[in-house]
Amino acid sequence: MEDNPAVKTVNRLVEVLDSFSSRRSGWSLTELSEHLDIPKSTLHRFLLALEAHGILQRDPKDRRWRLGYRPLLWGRLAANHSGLQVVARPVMESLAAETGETVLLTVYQNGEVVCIEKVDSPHAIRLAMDVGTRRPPHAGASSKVLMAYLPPDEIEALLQRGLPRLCTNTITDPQALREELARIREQGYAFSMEETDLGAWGVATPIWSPQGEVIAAIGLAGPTFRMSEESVQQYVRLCRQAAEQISRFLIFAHS
Amino acid sequence: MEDNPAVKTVNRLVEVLDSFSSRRSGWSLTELSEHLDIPKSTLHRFLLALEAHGILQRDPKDRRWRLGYRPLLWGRLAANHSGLQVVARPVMESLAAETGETVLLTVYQNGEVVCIEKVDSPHAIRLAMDVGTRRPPHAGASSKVLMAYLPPDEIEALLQRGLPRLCTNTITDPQALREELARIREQGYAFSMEETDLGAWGVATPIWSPQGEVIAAIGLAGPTFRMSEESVQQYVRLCRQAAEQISRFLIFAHS
DNA sequence: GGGGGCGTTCCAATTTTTGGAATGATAATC
DNA sequence: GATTATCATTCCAAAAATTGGAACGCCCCC
Repeated sequence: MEDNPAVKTVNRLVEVLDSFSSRRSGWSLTELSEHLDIPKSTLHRFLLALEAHGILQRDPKDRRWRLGYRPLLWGRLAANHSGLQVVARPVMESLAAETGETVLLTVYQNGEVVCIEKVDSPHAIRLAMDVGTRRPPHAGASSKVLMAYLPPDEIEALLQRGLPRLCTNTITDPQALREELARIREQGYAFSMEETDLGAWGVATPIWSPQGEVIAAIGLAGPTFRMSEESVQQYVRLCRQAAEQISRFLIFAHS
Repeated sequence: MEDNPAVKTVNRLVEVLDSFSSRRSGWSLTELSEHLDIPKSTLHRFLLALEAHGILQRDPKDRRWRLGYRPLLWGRLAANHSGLQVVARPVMESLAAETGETVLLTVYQNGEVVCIEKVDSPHAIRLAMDVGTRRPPHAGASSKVLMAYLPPDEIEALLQRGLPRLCTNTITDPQALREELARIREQGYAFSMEETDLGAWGVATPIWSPQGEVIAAIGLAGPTFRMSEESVQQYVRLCRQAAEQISRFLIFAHS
């Protein structure tokens, strides 16, 4: 997947840890071996190494592998160090309260867009996206915003890679997407309607670092039946305010 | 440190991530290279690999390495999956409220005792221990409790390894510690007074899994001037209640 | 404009990881 | 209680990955 100076073991570690999700908290050796297509002996050795460091642990009850205590420590540290999440959370909460829609915080990572924080809409019918979910960078408001502010050559590389259709309105033509990204940079926000999921819309604005780089996007998304022309404009305004507020906090956060 | 089928890259990963702490959130390549005594070229390649997965990131401002977003995701998942922390937190909070002293949740891991959760005493003068702190298993109430319930051969191995003196009352004689551990198993709790830090005392009780294994310890600790014979007995009772409550919750937690 | 610090790249030597096959352990079935 | 599956664990020669010294490039400061 990478042309980087990949260290295979790190890739493997990520594969293993990423096998755990909110829907899947335990794996037996055999299951995981099949899931990742790694021979059991190899995987077994590897899992023991992870266990020795508390990265994984075996549930004494069913002898399945679970996440250990160490990811907890790392996560807590990371949360303390990255001002972003900490700062963003309260802002996201009030944005969700004001709008009644789901609020998403996303970052661009290596050809993908990852959701790193969310606050759910109180409505039963809402956009539900788990923290950790990855999306291609060309579809959806948050994705497009993040893509729009990448370095030009990286944008071109992504365009070269192809633009698979995910939903009815996914932009699949490179030139159309180039123009859309230019429009986003000009307007300072992105809008999407059924680009990734049927019946869903979204808006998103960039979050700027104190150094003037786009480091994340804050997005608002929901079902189309709760959307109207006016509410979109309103939502864009609120989203932009939230993004600005977060950016401003970041200036104070670090040193 | 291990006789396990160690995978070197995993050891290295843990070394690198453990270099980050609440007191140290950023490292330059050179600093980290010296800190860990790894050649720069090797470390550089490795850090790039971690960056490619979002495990680390470079702060655009000072170009130092920081923890990335991915540990956050892992930490969040681990928190959801391990009933322990989630269940223990409210119990710990009320224990801290009742006693006014710092409450610690610890686990045994590979020859060390690690603090995985804490609730601070409201007093200005209090025992302050960061989550993630490691301690040797022979000194301090929580440590002794966890050691007491290890398999006999593991206890012996730890005794063989030596019992360095950490403070005035550290038990450094193997036979004395054997007897102390037996007493702890009999009484069901551990007490310590200036075994790890001057002016500090602690009590701790084991937390049992539904499978009848000791999986963690809950401890209470503070400055000696706020301690008395009676309060200790009281604290032991409260600690034990808290541990039992947590154990009981655990039965319900998993499936 | 040259010295020093820091980050990055390269590649042959070296070390680690690999994984098929054999062996234990445990649960399920007859 | 013997027999058969299923899953976990160990072993070691072959294969693949990592290593790290050395050289290069960049930027800042004197």
